[in-house]
Amino acid sequence: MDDKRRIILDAALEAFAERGYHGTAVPEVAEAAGVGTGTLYRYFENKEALVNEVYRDAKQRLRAALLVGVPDPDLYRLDAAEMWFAELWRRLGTFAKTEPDAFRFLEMQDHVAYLDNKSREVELSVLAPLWLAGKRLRDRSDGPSVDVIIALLWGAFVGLIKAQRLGYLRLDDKQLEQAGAACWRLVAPDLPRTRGPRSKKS
Amino acid sequence: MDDKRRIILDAALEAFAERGYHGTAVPEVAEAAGVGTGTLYRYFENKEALVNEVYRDAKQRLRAALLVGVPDPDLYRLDAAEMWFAELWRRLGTFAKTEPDAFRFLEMQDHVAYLDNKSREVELSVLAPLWLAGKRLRDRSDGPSVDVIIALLWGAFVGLIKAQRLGYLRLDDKQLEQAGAACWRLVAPDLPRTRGPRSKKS
DNA sequence: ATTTACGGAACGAACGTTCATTCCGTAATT
DNA sequence: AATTACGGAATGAACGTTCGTTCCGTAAAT
Repeated sequence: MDDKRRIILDAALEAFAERGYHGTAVPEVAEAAGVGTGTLYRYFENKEALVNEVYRDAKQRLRAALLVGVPDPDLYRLDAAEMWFAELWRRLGTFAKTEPDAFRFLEMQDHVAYLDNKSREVELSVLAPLWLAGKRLRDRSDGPSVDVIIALLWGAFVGLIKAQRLGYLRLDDKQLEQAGAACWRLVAPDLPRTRGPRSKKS
Repeated sequence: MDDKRRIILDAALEAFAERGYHGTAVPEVAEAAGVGTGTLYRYFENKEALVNEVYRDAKQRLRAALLVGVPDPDLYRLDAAEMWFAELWRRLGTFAKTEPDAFRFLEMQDHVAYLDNKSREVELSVLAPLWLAGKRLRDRSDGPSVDVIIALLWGAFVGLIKAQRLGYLRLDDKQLEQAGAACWRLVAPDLPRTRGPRSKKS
């Protein structure tokens, strides 16, 4: 049984998402996974290694959910870019809905303190493609830089899901889509409009 | 000396903001405050009471920074509403800059588990005025509901500050203002205009 | 004016508990 | 028969909290 590792990872994700890293006891995780405490330590060197693997596992699933099979947006067509964004937004919504623990864990905690370099690499592997795509879309526009736009959009989505989890609002698919459309306005007005290739940045 | 209470609250805020509730040991807080551990327990019944007071204290400072002296936005003038929003955004920025620990603590943690009812009331006392103002501005518009808009805007700002703290971007005043302007676009297109029916996106 | 008595504020060692981790007897696998 | 996997009691460190004591400003007594 090597899926014991998987079971422990899942149980740990749920516990960490609910109570945070420091708020979760290792024997708790073991019990939730239905294994002995000692067994857990056969699969993970220590608590920190466990949380790092949980983090990478969740982050990689997020990356897959977001990016697998998504083409690069067309640089010169605003409506294509909008559809690209809508697709990402929809995928985010699906991920948050189908893997609420993973989403909550990834976004609600302050991981920096215990993440190792390997985990940070995985973090960047999600961000980099988005950043590049955004760069291609917005590089020559006025207004906030790509970094700022990404931070705003990402934060907006996180805020939306968090508000739902805390009971401040309820979200159906339509409202989620409307929210995405509203967020697109945050990007769009600065984009170079559709009229074919442009000369290079001066 | 009753400012000893104040000193402990400040030290606790810093520690909680940095390492979280469960990641912070009470004697640590006492030492940072320059008092004996036992002394801390003269001012706060236990760790949970301490974190609740820290939370309320920080939240009330946020409320003051945001709302004191801010008039209600003019319901029928789009540019007035925009200036009202810009003012709030600027105040948020000032708060995040001058009280980074308070902002971080309030937004980065998942408090629900240990907050008592009194703290939740304070939480609402910040949200309610914003919600009401937003309601007055947007009630008759299409697009996302007020709750959704507030969640998006709040999340966007939090995301921006978090990205800065994590080193993904650097923010000067100008970029912060641009970000605010971009976020305003998230609200504005749905607002009922000064004259005639609402604008609609097709 | 000096000394003594008092009381609350402050301290930090000590307590019981809980945590992360290890150890070892047993069960499963080869 | 030998090896590997497993569970959960055992261990020591760290935690939240308590408690006996000290400290110190003020008031009473001399």
